[in-house]
Amino acid sequence: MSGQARSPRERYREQTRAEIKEAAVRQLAQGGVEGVALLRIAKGIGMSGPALYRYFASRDDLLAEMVVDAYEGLAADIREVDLTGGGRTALGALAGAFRGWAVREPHLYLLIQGTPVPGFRAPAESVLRARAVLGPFLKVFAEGRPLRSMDPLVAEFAQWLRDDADVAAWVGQWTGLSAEDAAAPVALTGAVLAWPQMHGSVSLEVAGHFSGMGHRPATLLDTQVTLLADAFQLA
Amino acid sequence: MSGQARSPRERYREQTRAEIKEAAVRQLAQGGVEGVALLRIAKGIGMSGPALYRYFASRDDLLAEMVVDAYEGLAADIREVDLTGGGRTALGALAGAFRGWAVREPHLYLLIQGTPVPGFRAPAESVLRARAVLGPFLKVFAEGRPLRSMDPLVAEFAQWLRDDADVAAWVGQWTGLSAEDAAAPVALTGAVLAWPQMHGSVSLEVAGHFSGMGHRPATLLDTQVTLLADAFQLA
DNA sequence: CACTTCAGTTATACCTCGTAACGAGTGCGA
DNA sequence: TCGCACTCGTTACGAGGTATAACTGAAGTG
Repeated sequence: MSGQARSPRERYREQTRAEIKEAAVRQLAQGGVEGVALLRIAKGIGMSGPALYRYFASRDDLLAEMVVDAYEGLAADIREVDLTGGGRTALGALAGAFRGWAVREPHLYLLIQGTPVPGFRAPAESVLRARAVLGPFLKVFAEGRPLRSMDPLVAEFAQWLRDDADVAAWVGQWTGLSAEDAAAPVALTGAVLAWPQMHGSVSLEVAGHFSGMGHRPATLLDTQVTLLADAFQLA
Repeated sequence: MSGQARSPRERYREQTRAEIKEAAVRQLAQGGVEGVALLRIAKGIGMSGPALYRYFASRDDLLAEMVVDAYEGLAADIREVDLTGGGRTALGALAGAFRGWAVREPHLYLLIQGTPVPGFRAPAESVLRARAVLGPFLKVFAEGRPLRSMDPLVAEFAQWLRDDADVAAWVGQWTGLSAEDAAAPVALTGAVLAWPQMHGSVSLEVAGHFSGMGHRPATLLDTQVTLLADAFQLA
């Protein structure tokens, strides 16, 4: 995926960077974002503090890369879902993969979808990765026939599709639809709506807000997804 | 609201505590949770560092109290919503109040619903406050007649209602229903389902994940609420 | 009026990020 | 093959954070 190592130095550098990120993820898992400390990481690897600054400009830099990696991991899981058959079955499978990844890597999910760091930054790369996650949803919702109550939202997204060529290209890439196609805004609406729908229950579950409540989080997510499928009359 | 100040010392103490929390909220607003530093707060008030430890056992302690206060503020806004008429109108008003508070105090919303701090704690008091927020939703959904697709979730909440007397009491307090009443689990399901439904779009909006997207967050929330109202066939 | 209690101070220990200045090894071109 | 440059990693340091300890002064209490 990344460019092949040109020099042995490059190779070593890349390997060390990976090792650092690995240790950072491990620390993230126990201690949250606040627990990710360069000094601790260095000690774990066997290096002394400031050495890490040869590999990452700052702690925020490291975290930013971890965000991108996490998005990539989630997108990879989503990408592997089998969409043949389409309809609500495919949607359920996508949502299940989404939640599955989040439950398996709760700290990573909180890192990318949780509270933004202090002076929150929106690295363009993250937006691209987020779109990679939602892409497969576009495919599913392209076949949707939304209820009347969806009209206002569909209208807004149709407008966006007209104004933003990047988004139009993104939708086209996953559905083959052009921006003028009537199904394009429908696909976009469905995919974007699926996001808060899933995030709602998954983030509360992962953050532990459901602890002590007498329901299975998976049932809750399934129910939310069903609402969505109904609204788009998916097969 | 709090007990009357017995001695002038008590009065002064209470006042100082409030002043500290005020400054903390101000710092939270600009700089996020990480920006809340006792030293900075002390400097702002005109005290010197360790003095604050007379009023709060630790930084986490201060944050915990801020969480409780924030829940109380949100609950107060929700409590003021006019529910006469009921049905989807009332539900929409509740959701609007929920989002209104979050948008007005984004840092506070992220504080209470965002990523839990390092070794996340679940103070019992927070649970009570969260229930105060969802209480009015119970009232609205008590009139609901859920679609068949809601059955699995309703069944799980019915079980919870049977197992947990506290929850049964909470539902009873807001609806007048007993745990055996068929409408009780329905009300509970609706209210609890409304939570992730609203949290999904509101948290993404507040965290800035919708920036650059061509839709009005309010429309998105309205759409999600409509899905929910449909599922419970609210009037 | 003496005595206790509490607010607030400075000093200190420890941890974090991040920079600076310095040594040591590697790899590359002449 | 030799030497230079580049990069890696080290220690030293400063700023800023949490939290404790020990001390001072002033308020409230009998």
